[in-house]
Amino acid sequence: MRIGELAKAAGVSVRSLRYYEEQRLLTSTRSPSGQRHFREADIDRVGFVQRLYAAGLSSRTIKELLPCVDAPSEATSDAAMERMEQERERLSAHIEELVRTRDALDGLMATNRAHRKTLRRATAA
Amino acid sequence: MRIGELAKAAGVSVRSLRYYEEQRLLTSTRSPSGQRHFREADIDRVGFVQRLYAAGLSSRTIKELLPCVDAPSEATSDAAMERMEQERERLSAHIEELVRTRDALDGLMATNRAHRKTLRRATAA
DNA sequence: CTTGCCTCTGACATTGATGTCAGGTTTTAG
DNA sequence: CTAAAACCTGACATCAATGTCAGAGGCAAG
Repeated sequence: MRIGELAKAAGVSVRSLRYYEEQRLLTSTRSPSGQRHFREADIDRVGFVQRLYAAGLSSRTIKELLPCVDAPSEATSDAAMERMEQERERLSAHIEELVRTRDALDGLMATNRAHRKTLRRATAA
Repeated sequence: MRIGELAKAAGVSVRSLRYYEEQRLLTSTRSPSGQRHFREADIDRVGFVQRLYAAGLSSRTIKELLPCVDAPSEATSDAAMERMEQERERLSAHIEELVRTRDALDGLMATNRAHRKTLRRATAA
């Protein structure tokens, strides 16, 4: 499949795909004229990459983890395993913080709702 | 308290504090010579701002919400309330996505661990 | 062949929070 | 009084993923 097709299938811009390739997060074969060709499996790969991006991982980190996705049949280096554990930790911490922030927001909303109710009552009176 | 003191207390750079003020997320009184003076309460405020930043809110959005923090006693505009609900939704969606990503990472780690075990057994044999 | 769409490379722009540097004033400590 | 440390403004730099534009070539259909 050509780049435009992959872009549409994965819901990503063509520009981003070229960038991913540049960052070695994605590979393609080239037609004689130089056009990129991708495999079906690349749709999922792009999705995974996007997800990791959304989780705040950098290209550099993602690149370190991708070998584990591509070749889980080979021995995964200790370094990569450690990296994954580490990112998992980071992720958990981040999630926890977001939850706390959401709670804070909830508290804020409750307070404001209460005040609004008070005001309404005062106005009605 | 002066800016350096607040920076240390809140665990933020002096540069950031000046930026927050510029973005109107923080206010200060000025000494005759022009130095900023902050209140104790600003430590918490900076913490809150930082938390919202970490949650992916922009300065612009944070600015919209801060009035609700400062003056919960006044009527909070419908717009601000809606804004909060909206950000809460965004936050929840983000959290969910992160959890799914973490699950994916867990799956990846399990797969790789399994393969490593297999390899170890093969090596031992 | 031509028209239109897709692709190529390469380069520059953007965004947002923050770092950093320069040159100058204020405050504090000795 | 003096030196060090903290502060001021203003400006430019940075990072990372993406957008965007320009100029050129590729490919399918009429």
